[in-house]
Amino acid sequence: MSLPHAILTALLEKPSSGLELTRRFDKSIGYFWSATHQQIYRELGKLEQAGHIRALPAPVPVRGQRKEYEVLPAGREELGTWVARSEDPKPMRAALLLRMRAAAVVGATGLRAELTRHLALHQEQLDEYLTIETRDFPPPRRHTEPDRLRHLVLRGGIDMERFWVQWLTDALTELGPE
Amino acid sequence: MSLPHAILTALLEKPSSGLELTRRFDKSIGYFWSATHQQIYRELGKLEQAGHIRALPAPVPVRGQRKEYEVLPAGREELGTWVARSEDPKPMRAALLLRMRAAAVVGATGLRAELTRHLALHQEQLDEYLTIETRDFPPPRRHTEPDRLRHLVLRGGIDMERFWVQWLTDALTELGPE
DNA sequence: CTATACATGTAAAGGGTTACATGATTAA
DNA sequence: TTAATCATGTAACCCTTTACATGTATAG
Repeated sequence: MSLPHAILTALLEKPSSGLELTRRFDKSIGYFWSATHQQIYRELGKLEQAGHIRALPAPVPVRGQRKEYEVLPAGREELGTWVARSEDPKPMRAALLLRMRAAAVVGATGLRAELTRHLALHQEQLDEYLTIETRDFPPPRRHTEPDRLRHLVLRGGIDMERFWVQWLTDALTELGPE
Repeated sequence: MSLPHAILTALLEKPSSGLELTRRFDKSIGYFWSATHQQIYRELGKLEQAGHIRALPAPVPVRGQRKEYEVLPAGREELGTWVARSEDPKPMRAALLLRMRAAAVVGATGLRAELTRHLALHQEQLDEYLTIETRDFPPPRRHTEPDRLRHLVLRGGIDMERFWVQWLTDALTELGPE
């Protein structure tokens, strides 16, 4: 039940339309939660029905017309409750590790190529996050708590990508050139 | 579509019943793919129908009676094909990071406690993996490829937990004592 | 004989993914 | 005026999660 709260957070940061939200999920929110536009539209509908958000008044609501949402007090309260909630970490799901374990049983055909490909993808993602860090959190750090929290979240994404880059590099070294 | 292949791998390592598989998923397979017994029974049914596995002949098949499965040649072939397949890494889903980002907006009530709790859980998991490593991959390493692959998979789990322990420790330091 | 653990399963609800449908706006 | 792009939405399918149902074997 995290998607609605991801949306509430995003809307509190800045009122947006469904498509704008989708784009922000592809970018900044994407490094810890992803969603497609279909999910987002469905969830926006539910949140509106629940009275947690509302569409900004439009002259005539028409399909295909941009619709901007903002969070209502009830929505902010709901988010506050959710933040204080306790939830166990879910085990990770890494198909690549599964493939590697299967490869130990049926043979590692093509595995090195796949590892190399993933290494490049994670390196690329890491570089992107580092660019964001340089841009949004330059050295003379502000010390407000919200800023520190946002920076910590980004560092989570960064360190996660570093983990993959490191592990994939080690794996390729250990497995050697075919 | 990874669960059936996780099951095929597990069954190739050792023919098992549904409940045994569930236990193995809770343990060794769990550090990169998890599944409940309901999922596993359903998937065993599908795999049997597809002709990828078969139940070992039982005198009289009765509900509540243990049923052991083994992989058929078609199943092994399917797994081989899947291993060679290419698949992009999925973005991570970490509700805790989402909570932290929400906390930057609505306030970090109770966040430190939750971080501390997660730190303990991840530290525990890390210790467990390290115990497994000591037991299953002792220093004089064998050099067969399957062994190296299995060890790499375990190290993936280990390094992932190390990432969390490190990040949570940093976060708690940075946020300070309330 | 009763409680407990073992073992297999069914049902329903929710979330995520993919494919498709449709209208509005803008640039060539 | 046509094509591309922006924008919102529906539908179907699959996977995961949670709750429940049922039967077998065993220990006290």
